[in-house]
Amino acid sequence: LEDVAARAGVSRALVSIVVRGAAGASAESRTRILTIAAEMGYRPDKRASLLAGHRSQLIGVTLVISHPFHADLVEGIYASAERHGYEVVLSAVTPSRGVQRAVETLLDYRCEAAILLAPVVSESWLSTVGARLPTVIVGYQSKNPAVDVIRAADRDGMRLAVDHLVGLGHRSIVHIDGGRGSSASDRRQGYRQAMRAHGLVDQSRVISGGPSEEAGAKAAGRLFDGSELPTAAVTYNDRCAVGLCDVLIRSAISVPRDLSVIGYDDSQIARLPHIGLTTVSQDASRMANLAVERAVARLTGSEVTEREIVLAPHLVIRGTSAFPRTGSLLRTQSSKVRGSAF
Amino acid sequence: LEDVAARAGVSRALVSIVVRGAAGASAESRTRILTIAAEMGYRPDKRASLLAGHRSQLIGVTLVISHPFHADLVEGIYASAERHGYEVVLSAVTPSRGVQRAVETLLDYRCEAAILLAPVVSESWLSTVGARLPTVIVGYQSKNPAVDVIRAADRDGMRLAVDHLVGLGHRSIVHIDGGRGSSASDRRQGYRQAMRAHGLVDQSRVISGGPSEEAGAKAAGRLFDGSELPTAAVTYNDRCAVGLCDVLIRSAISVPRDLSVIGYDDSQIARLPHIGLTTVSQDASRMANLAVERAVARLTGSEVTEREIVLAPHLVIRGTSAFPRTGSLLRTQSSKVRGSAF
DNA sequence: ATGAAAGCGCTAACAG
DNA sequence: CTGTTAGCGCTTTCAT
Repeated sequence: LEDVAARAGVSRALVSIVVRGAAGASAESRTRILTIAAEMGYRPDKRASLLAGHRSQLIGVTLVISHPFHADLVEGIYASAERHGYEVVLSAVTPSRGVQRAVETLLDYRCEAAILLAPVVSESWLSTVGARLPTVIVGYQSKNPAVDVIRAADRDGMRLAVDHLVGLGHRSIVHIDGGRGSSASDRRQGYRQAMRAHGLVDQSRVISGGPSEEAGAKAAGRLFDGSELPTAAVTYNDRCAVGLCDVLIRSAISVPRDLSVIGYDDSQIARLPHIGLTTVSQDASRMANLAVERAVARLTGSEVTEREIVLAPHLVIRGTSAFPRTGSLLRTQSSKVRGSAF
Repeated sequence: LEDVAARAGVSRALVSIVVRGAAGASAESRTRILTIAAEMGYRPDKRASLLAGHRSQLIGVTLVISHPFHADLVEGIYASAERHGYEVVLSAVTPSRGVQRAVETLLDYRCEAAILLAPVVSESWLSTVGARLPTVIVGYQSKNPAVDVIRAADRDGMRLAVDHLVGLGHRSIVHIDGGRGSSASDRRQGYRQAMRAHGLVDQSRVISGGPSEEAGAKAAGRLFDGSELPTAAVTYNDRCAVGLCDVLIRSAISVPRDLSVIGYDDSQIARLPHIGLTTVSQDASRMANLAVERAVARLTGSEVTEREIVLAPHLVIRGTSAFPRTGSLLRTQSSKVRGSAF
């Protein structure tokens, strides 16, 4: 900065004003200083500007690497944050690095707000975080008044999925659930409600699953516990659906001919042409944008009416849902499952 | 800091020494100050310590979120960096945020070294970066003397895969390649060399693929261009292999009974029980550790003998490779492929 | 072992 | 519009 100022024959303050695009410099000084800075390869020291500025203009984000839905969200967050004049600090949650640790890092950098994509275990801890800085959690539910929530209406999403299947003629529809967690229980409830609404309570069946391909694959095995295979399955998320499909297909059970499968998230994986998963879309980029806007609103003291923004999900119909085959598969036909490798 | 010092009745300097575990404080002062700091909920301001310290102790990492191999690497980098007393700054490469942009962020934070997981396009730009700070690229090859490289021996890895298949009795083995990029061309060469070594040059066939499931799925279609289906395929990476398998299985081509498939990376996805992909392992945690150690070595001025560390890959045999079926599939049998949905 | 003082590179009030 | 003056919260000599 000093060097640039010297070379341009002006004060450091002017250079500072110019490089960060603040008001108070003539257009000519501006271009001249900018040129000089550029040719000197000057880049402001983030640490110093962060420290000196009264505001850090930093939004912290916790995420799980390798989670396709988080990839979409982060992309959207970067874009939206930039539009609002904020920078993004990423903090990964890994098997050996918990959410708590991840958030501490964000705090240490004095992020002004936090957006949590990775699920948070403890509600009480969430209160502590929410009390320290504006916090918005994305994709998960929480009644915690200390944090904002951006999520899709999980119950409605499941209803869309079930309605679609019932509309196609399905009656025997199972749900592979997501285990613990607020969104998992919401989706489970949405499934139950939808089945009830269609008068299919007796057909209602929840199989314990989880958030990964592995969980979906394991759940496939439990599908054969009853005497008859259902004609359709709605799963907790896309990854779970993909795991399920993999096993089914390897077991010579055709999707969607023998069994329709619906995922949840409309993540990158669902969109792959050869997967073509029918799924419930949560519109990641919109959620990302809303999360950033909410964080900014809290920071600028804008009026916020509802703590929680619940988006209406919509169904993306692709290739894994179809009319049920007439007559459901008998258990005996599934005997191939066990022995089959891929 | 000031407050803690006041409360403990000591100077700020002493507190500083204690909280960051530096030498020069009695054990009693240490515990006492630490207790006070803890109960005051004191957390040092990262921005200030970064600025004041002559060293930032920061290692920057560029990565692609949703890339399973990167997830493994980042986990290892966090762990290794911590052991070496460094912190990690993540910078994501997304469709709308190039590597260049990602690295600039790292530079702005005055990271002392950079570890690039995301592939870098321009060699000349790489030289610029390498000249500015110790840079180590992981998983990709580069003859650029400005950067260090940690990678596995791609040619050897492909040889392992081909050897394994030949050992099982396969002769008609295709390679679904990774397109452009140094590691892709290395693996392609490794495949060709191995085929030649086994006297199978005339069976040698490379199908253009790519790094994603989608690419693998597309490549599956091209598999049927010849009159006969090969008995085995070695792919550019695990994601490509999974995409290929998906299509094959949906086309009633059993893996590995009709066709053996071998992936590359041993990423999380390959390890999923229902996938059980035979694959070439690059040992992510070891690569991560070596990358950090190399960065630290450069920073501490340790002697570095070889710019490039090439690890010996090893084969992880799971369920997608087996003996070839006697007599290969004829083209006619593949007619189901086109029409089949999932 | 502890305290005092001088910055790290920048921003943000102000006065000119 | 420009330059001057203080800090931001911490680290790091250097005395004590």
